[in-house]
Amino acid sequence: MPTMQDVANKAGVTLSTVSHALSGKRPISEETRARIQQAIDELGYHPNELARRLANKESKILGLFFPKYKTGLSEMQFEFVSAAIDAAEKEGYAILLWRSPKDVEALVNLTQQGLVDGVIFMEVRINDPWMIRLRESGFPFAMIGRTEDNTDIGFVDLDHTTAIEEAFDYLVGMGHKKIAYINYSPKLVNSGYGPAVFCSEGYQKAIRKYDLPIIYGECEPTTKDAYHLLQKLLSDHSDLTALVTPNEAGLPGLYQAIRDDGRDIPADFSVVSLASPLRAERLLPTLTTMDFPTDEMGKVGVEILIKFLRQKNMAPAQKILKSKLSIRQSSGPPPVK
Amino acid sequence: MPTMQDVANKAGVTLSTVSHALSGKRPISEETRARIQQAIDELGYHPNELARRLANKESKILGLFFPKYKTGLSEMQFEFVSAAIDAAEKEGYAILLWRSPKDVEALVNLTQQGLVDGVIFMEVRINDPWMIRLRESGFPFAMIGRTEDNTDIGFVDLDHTTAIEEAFDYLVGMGHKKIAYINYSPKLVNSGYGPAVFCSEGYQKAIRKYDLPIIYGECEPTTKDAYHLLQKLLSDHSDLTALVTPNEAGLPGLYQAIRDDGRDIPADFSVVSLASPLRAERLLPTLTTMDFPTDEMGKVGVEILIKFLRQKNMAPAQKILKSKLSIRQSSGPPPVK
DNA sequence: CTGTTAGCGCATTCAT
DNA sequence: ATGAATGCGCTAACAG
Repeated sequence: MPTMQDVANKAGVTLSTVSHALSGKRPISEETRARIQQAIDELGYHPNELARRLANKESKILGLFFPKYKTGLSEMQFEFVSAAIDAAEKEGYAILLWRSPKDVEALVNLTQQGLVDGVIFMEVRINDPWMIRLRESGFPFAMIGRTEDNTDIGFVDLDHTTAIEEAFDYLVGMGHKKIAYINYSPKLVNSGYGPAVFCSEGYQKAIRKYDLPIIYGECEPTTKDAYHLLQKLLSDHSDLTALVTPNEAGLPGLYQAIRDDGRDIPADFSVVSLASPLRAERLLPTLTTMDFPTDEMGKVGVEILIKFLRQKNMAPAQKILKSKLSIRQSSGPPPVK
Repeated sequence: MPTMQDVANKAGVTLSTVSHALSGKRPISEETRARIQQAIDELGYHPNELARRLANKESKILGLFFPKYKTGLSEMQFEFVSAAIDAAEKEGYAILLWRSPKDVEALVNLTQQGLVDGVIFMEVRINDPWMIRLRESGFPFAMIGRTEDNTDIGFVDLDHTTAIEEAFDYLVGMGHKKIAYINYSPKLVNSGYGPAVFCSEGYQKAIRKYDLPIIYGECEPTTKDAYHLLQKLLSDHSDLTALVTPNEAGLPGLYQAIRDDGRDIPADFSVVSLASPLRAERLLPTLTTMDFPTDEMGKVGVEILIKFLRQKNMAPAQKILKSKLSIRQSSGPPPVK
């Protein structure tokens, strides 16, 4: 690998001239610039990024903690990551993948290595001591999601509460009276998983607003669990005509339970889920959703972090995105008896 | 951020002593080692990884080109990535995500930056000029998948041919006579997408071996396309009792077409797909698969690359994994007429 | 067992 | 417009 010094020698100039020619940070005569360029071409020179970043005291790398693959939860995170790469690349950053470390101190150590300029978190819980500790350390980071106290922490999240509420608005508006709500798994609900908490609030609001009967269940992100849960709800409430869920992982099971109960979607039963549009199109009938803007969230999360990196004096941005209703084939008015 | 020099000063020793104490590359007396450790603790010192890697002439980072999210193709790649992270981390490497560059030269440039020690590719085509060019450049890389001429290129791939053949072995063994084969999309087939090519070979072998009628279709990785394709095949061949496909993205559509044709899975119709077990469990009825060992492939791909990095004189390893049959609820004997 | 010194490859502040 | 010199933070060969 040729170095900058090699280029300088070949072009008959000094190291610093080459450096400045490359960065454009000071005027270089056309003639020497040409000689330098020629030397670069002939040698096939490429700046060593490790050295450049060391000298710059900036790695231009963002760390991202990649959750273990667990059925259900992860498809959306895949979309986050995908969008995050694009957004980062646009700003000259790359994304480095890490597994979540064992404990908080290991996390802090990772950040102190100087390998990444900032980190991004997904899957944060409403009460997440890790985030508190990291804020305390002063290391720049941003969350896709949010905690209870987000003081001085940049994040992008979805307004889950309103999303669920609007799903009910829609179904009630269509004339549905008995609507089930299928939440995330007990484990997620109890651990304070943000979306589970906020979605539940939306459900509470809706049942109060419309004085709806509580037809509620929590289910694992598996087809089987979803199937059995809805089967039970359907047998307990034969007048059920619709359901709302943020737990998209169970959807195939929910669909199947409805069919096996002899009902047709959407003629006899309507389904509305909080989900990524990509997922919605892959089901049959296509799923009516409160859109989960995964692309936007991944993108904005990275942008918030990078903006903060550029002007550390400013407080990091915090954005709560709205979900919008996308009507597809899985929903319609309730059946007329 | 305290530096190694700060630690040395505080401990009353030289920089090099601290360095060696940390690396353990030469004996240090217990006493000074203790003083150094104390200084480290008091200062909260962490080695700067950028500097360390520059001096070592090794970034300990692996680049991975992350495909744009396209419905269907990507769920498995998500599992590749997940497994790759674990395997890399175990060997002290991290994974850096990049989008595929515009052209081959941009790719070569990226590798010459010294930011990554090697790169991993997914989604390689059977005839991929990029891989040829990269081999030519001498930069270390490995493929998850393979091309036509893999001389001196490390890779891990699946024996797709045998997988499809064995799917037919299984169904024929159960007594099925009319079996449809649903391939990847025309675009993938025609572009020489490895899995499409090798799976087709398996299909050819099977129809010859068992003298089966050709009931064949190519379909986009979408629910709708799969639905319409199978609907047509079912109306053209009312005696169809089973299907084999490597194109798991269309599965929900295939299931639906079968149901809408008034058939039950597996009583009236059997389905076998080449797919990741994770995906298989999420369908209902659970899917009989020729297992796609995504975890193993992601892991082995990284291991092959790292092993090569360690001993560059050896030729890189090349592994073709076998798929194994996992019988689940979607398949059984053909209906008795 | 410890210290001295010279890199790793590039950025940048002084000079001229 | 160009050059010389110093530093980024760490490793490692050489010396004692």
